[in-house]
Amino acid sequence: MHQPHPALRQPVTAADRVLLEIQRAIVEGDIAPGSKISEPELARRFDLSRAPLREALARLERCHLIERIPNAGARVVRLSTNGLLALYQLRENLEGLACKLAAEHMTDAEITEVRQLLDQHLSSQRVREGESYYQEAGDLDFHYRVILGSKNSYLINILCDELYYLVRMYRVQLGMNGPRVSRAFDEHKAIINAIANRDGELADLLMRRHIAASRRNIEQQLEQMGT
Amino acid sequence: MHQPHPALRQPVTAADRVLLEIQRAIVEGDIAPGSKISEPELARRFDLSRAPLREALARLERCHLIERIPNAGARVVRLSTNGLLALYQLRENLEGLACKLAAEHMTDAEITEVRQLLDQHLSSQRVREGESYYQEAGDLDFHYRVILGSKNSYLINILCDELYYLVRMYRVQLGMNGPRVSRAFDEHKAIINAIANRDGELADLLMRRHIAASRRNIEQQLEQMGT
DNA sequence: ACGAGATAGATTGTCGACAATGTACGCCTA
DNA sequence: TAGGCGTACATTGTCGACAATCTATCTCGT
Repeated sequence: MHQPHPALRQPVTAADRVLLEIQRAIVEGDIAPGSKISEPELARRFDLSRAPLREALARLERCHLIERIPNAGARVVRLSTNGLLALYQLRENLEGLACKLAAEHMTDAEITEVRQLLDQHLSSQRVREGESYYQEAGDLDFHYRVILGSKNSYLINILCDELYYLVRMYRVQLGMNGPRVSRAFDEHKAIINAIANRDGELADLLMRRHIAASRRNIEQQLEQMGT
Repeated sequence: MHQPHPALRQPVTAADRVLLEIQRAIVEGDIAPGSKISEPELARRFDLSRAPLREALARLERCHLIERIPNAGARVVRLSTNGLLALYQLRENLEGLACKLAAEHMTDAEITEVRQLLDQHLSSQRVREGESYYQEAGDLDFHYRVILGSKNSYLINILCDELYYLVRMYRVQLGMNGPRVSRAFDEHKAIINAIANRDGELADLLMRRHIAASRRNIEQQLEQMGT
């Protein structure tokens, strides 16, 4: 098997473990958006001291899941249309670049692996129609692979470590719905084809459109929720 | 006056202060690239406990100035041709995007301010020809303004807080040299003109070329040093 | 009654010491 | 002599307590 991405090595320290737990809790909405983070409370809840907890909070700030103000504490980030727009503007650009670089740097073996992954997703999708959670994970896996294929460590770090938890947060909390799911597969297929053909320009374009479509999808959900 | 950028608020905490000192020391090469970071030693040197120091180290890792391995310590990043290439690939793209967004979002007042800044740079450049340090600062100031003009907080954060210390490190340690300096002014002028005309596409293109030229310049220096 | 200032409580920032882990040296064996 | 093993040392991770700062409430004056 492969590891989702380099930074997600298995947690060796207490700070690592609590980070993963809080990340999950925020992304899935267990800790409400906008709510205040209390260090003493969390320390009790996870049964550790404030030192590793603060380490975890520093990393949570790094991936934009919380916002800290010196001497005043931290709050869980709040989802907003503007935030979504800013995030996806960046994502379109960065993942477009990742595609372009992947077309240059991915090995044939890596491309084959991604294709097998897509086939696997397709079959599992047919089995459980509509179960969007697995689709969610599968989609992210595809994007991860392409990003890693860029072989640009800074780009990988920004997308996988700093931006993707937020992306997941929007997707999980607003709920990805059905009709878009089947299209996504075709779009993934087209992207990996372009990469396989070493057509970076096309791969870039297709990825931008793919993400733009995803953004419109989430935007709708957000508006629907607002009304 | 204005503040260089939002994240560079005045340091309120001990961790903030020591962060700035170590950042400067690494960027300017006072702490040698590749050297090991010893927490106890730095704690003594800056006369504080390890708690705020570790906070600072976490932020240094965030801006890629050091690399940490759990239970094994941190090392100062090493400059390399590959690293430079990866960094500037990203920078071209991101600052290009920043220009495009700045063309949409900058107010006329902000554009006027940047133009005044450029005139100021031009006159001060004529006075002290060849003093690359001030040019260095001036160039960064121009880029900061444009990046802030994008009004995209994620983009601003990535460029100003996470990537620019590394950019400065390459520029300072490899030394920006003369002939390029005068051209940079013209290129800056062209970029702000495109932004003023609300021509995002052109501004994007010009910025990419501007940064590509800067990259080639530094690349030369690196090769020259390697031989 | 309303706003400014003071005070009490809680929270964050910092400290020094201990525990867990990694590193390096010397020793023993083949 | 070369290589693996074990021990001693140094470094990092974690803990509980103290100091500095902020927030909310209460009081007082106009």
